[in-house]
Amino acid sequence: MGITKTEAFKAADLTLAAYAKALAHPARVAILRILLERSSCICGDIVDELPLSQSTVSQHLKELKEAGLIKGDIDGKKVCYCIDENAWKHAQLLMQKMFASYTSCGTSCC
Amino acid sequence: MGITKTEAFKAADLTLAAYAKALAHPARVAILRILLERSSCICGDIVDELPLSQSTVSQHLKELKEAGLIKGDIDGKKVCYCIDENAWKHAQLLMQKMFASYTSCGTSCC
DNA sequence: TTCTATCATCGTAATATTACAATAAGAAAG
DNA sequence: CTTTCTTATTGTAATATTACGATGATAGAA
Repeated sequence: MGITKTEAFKAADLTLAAYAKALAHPARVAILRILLERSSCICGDIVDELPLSQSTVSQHLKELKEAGLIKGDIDGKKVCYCIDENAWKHAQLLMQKMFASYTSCGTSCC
Repeated sequence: MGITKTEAFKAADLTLAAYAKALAHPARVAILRILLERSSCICGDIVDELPLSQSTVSQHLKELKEAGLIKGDIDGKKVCYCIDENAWKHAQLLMQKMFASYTSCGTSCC
């Protein structure tokens, strides 16, 4: 139905899935890489670096903001974007824990 | 348009986004946790642990398989699922690199 | 005020996702 | 062969996502 049975899953799984969803589009990965590349905030010109229209980029930025991964502070005519440190480290921790919990399959079936 | 401008993005971003997409639903995260919990493969009964119908679970398993994160080997009447070690470690590496490349914002704007 | 630059939002169209019941496909049991 | 058990696939409906042009909103320049 295109609708997810949100209430049926564990909070930790929902949180991780939400972060993953934010990363689930190459444009958003590209935006994050642009923000990661510089140590300071970036004002505007994200649009110039992507092959997408201004409105589409703005929409992706909104999704990243709603996921909490980035912040956008108004600075006069422009908007200053940067990674949200807390959410970023939270997402990193959840991902790390998930991926690190793997141990090689003991059986011979695979 | 619901369609992604695939050709316009870097391969690394596409790969990371594809892995992230596989993790972008709580049911798939839950499935992966079930597989991670045991050191051996698990035959069937994933459906019993989730609040979803058999066909829906099967569809999620298919997506995880297509993303490469899991394998399913036929074992008589049942199917043996387990994490695909190579893809898992590849995804882990890409995620780790991405998250680790963050350094605190130097400026005062955020 | 008026113009311009920058970013957000709205409206819309195309496509994708999520979910389930029903059905199919395959292997083992009887 | 027929039945049963297990998983995959098909069909369908509801909702979500992706993308862009057009329009709004706001701040600074002229």
